[in-house]
Amino acid sequence: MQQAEMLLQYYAAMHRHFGPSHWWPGETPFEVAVGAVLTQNTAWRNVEKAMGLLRQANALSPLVMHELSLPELEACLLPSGFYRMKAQRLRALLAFFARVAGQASPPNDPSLAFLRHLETETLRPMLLEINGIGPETADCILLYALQRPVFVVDAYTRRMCSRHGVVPPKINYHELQAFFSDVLPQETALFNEYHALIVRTGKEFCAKSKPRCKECPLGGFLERAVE
DNA sequence: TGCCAGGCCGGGT
DNA sequence: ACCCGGCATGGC
Repeated sequence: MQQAEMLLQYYAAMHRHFGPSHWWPGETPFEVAVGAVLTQNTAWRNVEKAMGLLRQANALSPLVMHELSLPELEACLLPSGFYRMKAQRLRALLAFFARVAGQASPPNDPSLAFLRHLETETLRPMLLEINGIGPETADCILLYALQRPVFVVDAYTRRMCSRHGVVPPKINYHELQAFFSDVLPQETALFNEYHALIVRTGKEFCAKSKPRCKECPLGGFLERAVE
C-alpha cells in the first residue's frame, strides 16, 4: 500500500470512530496561541483553569495581557504548571507581536491580522526564534490560529507511529512531520482534523504506560498496511 | 503513591 | 547532532 493511501485510511478510521473534532478550542487566534504555549507538556484540563483565570482578568486580548504585572500574569497561569516559565514565554510572544507591528506594545487585535502578510516560510522561523516557542508550539499557532497548512507533530503522533512500526521510535520532529506532510494533500482542514484525531485517539488508546491498542479504532490495519 | 500530561531550554557529551 | 535535568500543577 502506498504511504499516502495508508495515512488517509488511518485518518478515516479515526474519523469514523470520533467524528469531527472542531479544534482548536479557543474563541480567537490569540486565545489559540496562548493555549498552545500553556499546553506544553501539560494536561488540557489544567490549561482550561488557567484560561479561565485569564478570561476573568480580561487578559485574553494582547494589550491587556501585556499590561498585566508579572505576579498577576503568573497567578493566572498557576494551575497550568510551569507557571513562571510560561509567564515569560507569553511575554516573549507579546514582544514578538509588538516587534512585527513596529510598536512598543502588541496591537490589541485578538485576530492576529497583523501577521497575515507574512508567508508561512518566513513566519515559522520567526516564531522558532522566540524563547519558549519550539516546533510543535509554532506549528500549532500556524495551523490552528492562522489557518496555514502545516502538519503538527506531537508525542502521541510519535508514539502511535512507532508502536505501529511505521517510523523508528527516535525519529525527530522534522522527519516525522515530513512523513505525513510530504504525501498528504496540503489542506488546512485536513491537517487540522488529522492532528486533532491523533490527540483524541492518543489520549484514549495510546497512553504511555496504559495502552489499549486492541480497542483502538486503528484496529491493527496499520500493521497489515506496512507488510 | 507515583506517574503522567498535546514541550522547550540550557548545558553537557 | 543527540542526551539529560529542570520546570510545576492537578488527576487518576
